[in-house]
Amino acid sequence: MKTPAGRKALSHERIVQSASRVLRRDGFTGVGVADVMKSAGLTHGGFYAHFDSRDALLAEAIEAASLDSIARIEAAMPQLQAQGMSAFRALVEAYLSPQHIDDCEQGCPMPALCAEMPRQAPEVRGASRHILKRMHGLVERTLPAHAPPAAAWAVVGALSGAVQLARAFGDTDEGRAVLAQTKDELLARYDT
Amino acid sequence: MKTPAGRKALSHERIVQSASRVLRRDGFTGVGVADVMKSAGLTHGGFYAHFDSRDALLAEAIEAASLDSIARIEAAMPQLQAQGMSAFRALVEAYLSPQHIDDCEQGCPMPALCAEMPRQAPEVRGASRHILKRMHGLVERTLPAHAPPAAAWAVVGALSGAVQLARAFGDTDEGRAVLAQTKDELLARYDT
DNA sequence: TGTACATCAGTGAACGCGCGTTCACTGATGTAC
DNA sequence: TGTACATCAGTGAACGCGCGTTCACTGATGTAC
Repeated sequence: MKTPAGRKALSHERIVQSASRVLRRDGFTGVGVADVMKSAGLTHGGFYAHFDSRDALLAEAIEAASLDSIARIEAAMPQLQAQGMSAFRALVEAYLSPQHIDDCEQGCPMPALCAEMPRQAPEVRGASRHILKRMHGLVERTLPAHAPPAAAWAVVGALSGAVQLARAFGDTDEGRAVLAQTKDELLARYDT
Repeated sequence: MKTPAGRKALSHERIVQSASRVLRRDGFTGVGVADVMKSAGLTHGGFYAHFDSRDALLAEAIEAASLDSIARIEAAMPQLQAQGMSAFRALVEAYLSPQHIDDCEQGCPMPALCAEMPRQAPEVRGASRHILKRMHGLVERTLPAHAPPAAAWAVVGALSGAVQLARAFGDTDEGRAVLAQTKDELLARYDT
């Protein structure tokens, strides 16, 4: 053994991180074993020393993407709150920001993946549901106290749907309208 | 020529209808030339007498799916309105109904496809945007007069996102919660 | 300390398979005279 | 009306390609004595 976090563990981590980026940009279908290995600086032959199957990689990768994304959002919120926003407004502004629309590789895997989830292997589908539940938890913790406690899933769906629509329209009037209108409506209903 | 709507035109129509069902169930990636031809009762070799490319089929198929879906929703609404619902409530109930979650082959292509749209060829992406605009128009026409006129995109995103989440969770507590909470919140805000 | 051996991570060629696409051909239908 | 020909829709074999997966091998690192 080289180090406690040995050479193999470091490679493994690079593969998973690389896959978690491709996953968020191109969906489950877009993740190819050879491409991911190449962008981790390895050749495809070594893949099965790290994972039982492509699905096993997908399961690890979405878990990594999920943790990464939640951490990024929670890291962005305090800055916005320091400008006087409520926690809920900070969440909405962060999630529906132009950066989050453009930089899907580092964004939330939910809008990128949820349409494909029903078609995935049980292993992958199970891991995928974690991001949905984590986003639900985040919204639930962030919703103002006076908001209906059972509104969290509606907000999660609205956020995910709006990000997808904005990405589908790209940099157009419709794309901007989707973001602006969704922000306005969510804040009008829940942010006092 | 056999008839005005000749044999070839009938085959073409069968191919497009078959593709429009697969498209809504399995996404753009799930549409295979050979499979679609087979389920239209033909062999794959004849495909390119009907379409220039697979993308040309996708463009026609999503247009067909879009028209079919809007027509189905508009056909379902009067029955619900006859039970005393407002037009808006009828739309929400139809879109978030268990049938629409389960029967995705005949459902709205928006939740099935919008995450994949940014990765499609321009031809396909252009045709795909039609369903988004048609849904926006339907919501706009249906929103109560007192609702904010610029709320339609927020509603479209919420509907699409909720359908995806419900399908991702399947027949579970979370799946049911997504539908119930989204209905409740949309109606609470816009249906008086 | 040095040498021999074992282990380990990664390489690169090869596999079977399914895909989108092409093409020479067939058989049925319609047209010309 | 009948025969010969042209057109048309569809067939099925074949193509190149990229995919997930396997495997014999290499070269470096760590261990035993």
